[in-house]
Amino acid sequence: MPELPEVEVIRRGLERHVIDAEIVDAEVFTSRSVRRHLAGAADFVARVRGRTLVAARRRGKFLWLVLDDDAALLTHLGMSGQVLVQPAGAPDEPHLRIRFRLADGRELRFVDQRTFGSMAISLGGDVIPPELAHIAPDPFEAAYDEDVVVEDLRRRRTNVKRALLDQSLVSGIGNIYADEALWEARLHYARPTETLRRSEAHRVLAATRMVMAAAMSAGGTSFDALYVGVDGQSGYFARELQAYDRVGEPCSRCGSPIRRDRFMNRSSFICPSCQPRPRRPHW
DNA sequence: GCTTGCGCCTGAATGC
DNA sequence: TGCATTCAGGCGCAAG
Repeated sequence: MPELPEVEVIRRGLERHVIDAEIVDAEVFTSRSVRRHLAGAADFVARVRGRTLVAARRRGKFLWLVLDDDAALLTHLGMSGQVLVQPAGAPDEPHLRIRFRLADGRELRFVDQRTFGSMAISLGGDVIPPELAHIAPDPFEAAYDEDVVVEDLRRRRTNVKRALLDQSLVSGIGNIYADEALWEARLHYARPTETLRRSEAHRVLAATRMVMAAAMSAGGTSFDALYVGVDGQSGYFARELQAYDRVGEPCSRCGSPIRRDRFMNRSSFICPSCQPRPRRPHW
């Protein structure tokens, strides 16, 4: 599942492989994959044809390739999106949604099994695209100010995991790294945000940075073929996960078996000893 | 204005 | 065996 570290690995791959490449043509096979491009698939193709890719940028889980006319190819991978750079003649993937033919014969491909991802042309240029105005800076941006996020977090009337997943508070965190950061910070997912001490809020935010930085250097987290880099290689951070997808395995801090709870209609993996459920009204 | 819940989607895994 | 159901979860939007 692509979260910030996986998207960053892909961004770096694109920076290495397709910057300065020219798009000579494109084909959209699934119109849903360009649903965020309101002018439609034909307009999408017309706007990339003949353009050269000049930069690869990212905020949170959003990725964009800046074009030489100052528009940008804005991409979100959703649950299963992949951006691949393939040599000429490589067979089409089963879920190939968009193909970009590059001048040197290679192809940039958007492959997406579940079609939660999408591409669009943003006219925003080489800054933050206007479509991303509601997305907060991620923990690796210069614009990120942890003190501001801590205060915002403590003003919320919700629980800490929902807040971490809210891209308008801090971006880039999905279910996997939320669980990992909460495990690291020894906080229960249902902890009310208004009861967080400043030190606890800083602790969990620092943990998101630490965990995602480690995941980036491992090439991201791959559970299956649904997440790969631009060259099709899997990341190997899954073996370093402490809580996520480790039901029944001993917590590396205390030995208690990791448990899986249903929370917010999704899985939450916790150590029941290190991350005890908060008791109301005080703890 | 802020918080919460649902629908979108496909394929693997599970249930009967 | 085969068909039906459940599950995975990021995002945008509607409802509360």
